[in-house]
Amino acid sequence: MDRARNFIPGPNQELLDIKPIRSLAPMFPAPMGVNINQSSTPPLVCVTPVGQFPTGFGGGNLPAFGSFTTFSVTANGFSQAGTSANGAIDATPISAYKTRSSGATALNGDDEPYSGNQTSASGRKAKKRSAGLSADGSDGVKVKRPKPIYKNLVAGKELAFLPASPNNPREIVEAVHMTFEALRRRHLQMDETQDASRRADLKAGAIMMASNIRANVGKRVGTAPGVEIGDIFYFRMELCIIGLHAPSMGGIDYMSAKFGADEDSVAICIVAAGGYENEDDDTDTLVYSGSGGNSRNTEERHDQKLERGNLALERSMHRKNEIRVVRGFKDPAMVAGKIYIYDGLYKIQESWTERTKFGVNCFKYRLQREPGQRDGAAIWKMTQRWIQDPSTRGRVILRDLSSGIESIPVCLVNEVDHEKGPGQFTYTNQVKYLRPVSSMTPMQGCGCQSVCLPGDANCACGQHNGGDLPYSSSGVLVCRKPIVYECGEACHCTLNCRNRVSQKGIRFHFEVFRTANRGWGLRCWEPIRAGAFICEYTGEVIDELKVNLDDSEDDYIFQTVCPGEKTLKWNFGPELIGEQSTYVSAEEFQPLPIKISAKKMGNVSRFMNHSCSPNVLWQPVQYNHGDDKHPHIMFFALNHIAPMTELTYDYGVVGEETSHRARTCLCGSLTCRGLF
DNA sequence: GGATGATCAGTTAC
DNA sequence: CGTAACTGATCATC
Repeated sequence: MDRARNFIPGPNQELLDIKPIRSLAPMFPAPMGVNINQSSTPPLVCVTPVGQFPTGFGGGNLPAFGSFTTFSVTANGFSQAGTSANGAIDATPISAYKTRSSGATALNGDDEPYSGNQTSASGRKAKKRSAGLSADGSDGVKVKRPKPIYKNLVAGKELAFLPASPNNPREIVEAVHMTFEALRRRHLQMDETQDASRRADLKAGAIMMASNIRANVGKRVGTAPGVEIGDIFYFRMELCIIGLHAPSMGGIDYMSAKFGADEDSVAICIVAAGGYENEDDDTDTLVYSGSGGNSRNTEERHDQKLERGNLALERSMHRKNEIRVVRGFKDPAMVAGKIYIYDGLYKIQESWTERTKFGVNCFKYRLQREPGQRDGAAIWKMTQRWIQDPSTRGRVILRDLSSGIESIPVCLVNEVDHEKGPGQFTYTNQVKYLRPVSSMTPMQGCGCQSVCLPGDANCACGQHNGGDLPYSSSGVLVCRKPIVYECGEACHCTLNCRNRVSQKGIRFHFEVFRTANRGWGLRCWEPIRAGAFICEYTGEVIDELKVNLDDSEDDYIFQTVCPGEKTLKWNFGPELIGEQSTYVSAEEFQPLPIKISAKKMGNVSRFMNHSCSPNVLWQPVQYNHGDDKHPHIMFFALNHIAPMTELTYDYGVVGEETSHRARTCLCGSLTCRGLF
């Protein structure tokens, strides 16, 4: 029920009484920040406007979204134990509050059960940070390209991508995460164009840090609000900016905490990614190796010492505090890639030392997963088994709903009731146009040999897409745009060209499953990266000619109705690095005439339900004809999607015209519009 | 030719 | 301020 319970230690343990650091006047002009309160109380979320802006930002002319009012929200509806409701707090980044005297952390009279007690003297650092955004324009942070990013921050646009009223931690974490990804994809695109160093993760991370666009700033024991078990990540920097695990490389995150009069160093989060010799056979226990012993720069190995993270783990074993665990696995989808899964809270049961094969001593800690938590890494293990051998998937009604039409079988399962399957329809992986494709305007192609390369000024397809190829080398959509032009038959490049993504069809193990209250739904065994292609909306193009009463009976029509903000704001990376906005507001949004019905025929996408907080977006794509009014409708992942998470997209905002067809929304999201 | 290892540049927070 | 650290991309090697 309450978060505070997470902090209640074992029977022998004193109550923790560290005071939160807040209600202090900011020492420095703080950069804009989103800050989930670091204490254990219900998350108080504030967005603080920047004290100073770079020159040139007049008061007028700000975009309509993202006004610069200070607001702070006291979260309602969150249960709270043992603490009185808090007033609004100032959301100046925690780093700005750090003081040299540890006593300063106890200034507050509240009875917070637990919070950070960072006594290290790093006010200096905070100052430096702020300088990055200050009016003098001196960039205190080194991010190489594009050069003066922070000068170009546009006031309104900084806030623009954030939720309109960020009063729930999940929304903030998602927004921060999404922004990081948008930045990372864009930086990767630029890096690939210039054949530069490919650490887009670090570049995106540095910008997020410098602009203080992050969640859960300030360390805390227990859950990180807004981060849910099963959430997946592809880079350590992601864990960093959402406040799940602060060290960018280190495996052990720890902090100093007060226990009555004592002060102790305790571990708060570990990343178990197989860096040391761990055997993780089952998903409820974990043997974690202590840190150190193998220097990165020298060959020499030495015994591990009981200091830093190791000491914190040792103390945590005695304090019996909960420790967040992130498990890292090799991502089969990438050559050299990892996937990180947040697996919830664990406690250390025992520790010992072991002699490694190099003959040095190493600490070992056995952690036990706290009972009663939903599955995290266990789902990953399960679905990986299914992918290797689909016959191990139980509760199957039909092995392949596509009858072999898709290269990967589409499973039909029901674990809820006794429905035997969806109504009759014909499975097709193609769109049936009113006119045959051959009679449509042909698309012009490029003359690239072999494959199209980013940055090639001679590539007609690159030009067609506005200069950059729309996908990164790993096949991920970088940015949402009116139309994406893939290479097609008219092009000289081969099928290996990176600009052929959605035309190659699905690449995931889909599962059509029975939902609790929304009929059939769609989900997937694989984890899906933000920007990855998911599927096309196939069916019959019915167009405006057939707008009639008969439509209201058709639940399977796709139209390019304006989606909600989450979808519209997917692109907001560019703004942060001073590039031109690609944002299209709901007012500016122009629907396309195309209308596809999947009632009689369709593919997996006809089972995708609506959500006001979707994880999938649609994107028009062209490749086999030149009729831009009737493009293919392709779906891409809006954020990283954990295995077995239902795939949903935003069916669009109800307009007057379509209101007679509006339905009550059951998406259950906190930002639900109620109808769709 | 796909897995594996060595190398290197790079970040955060202590 | 130097430095440790369960990174991540690339290139050589088997």
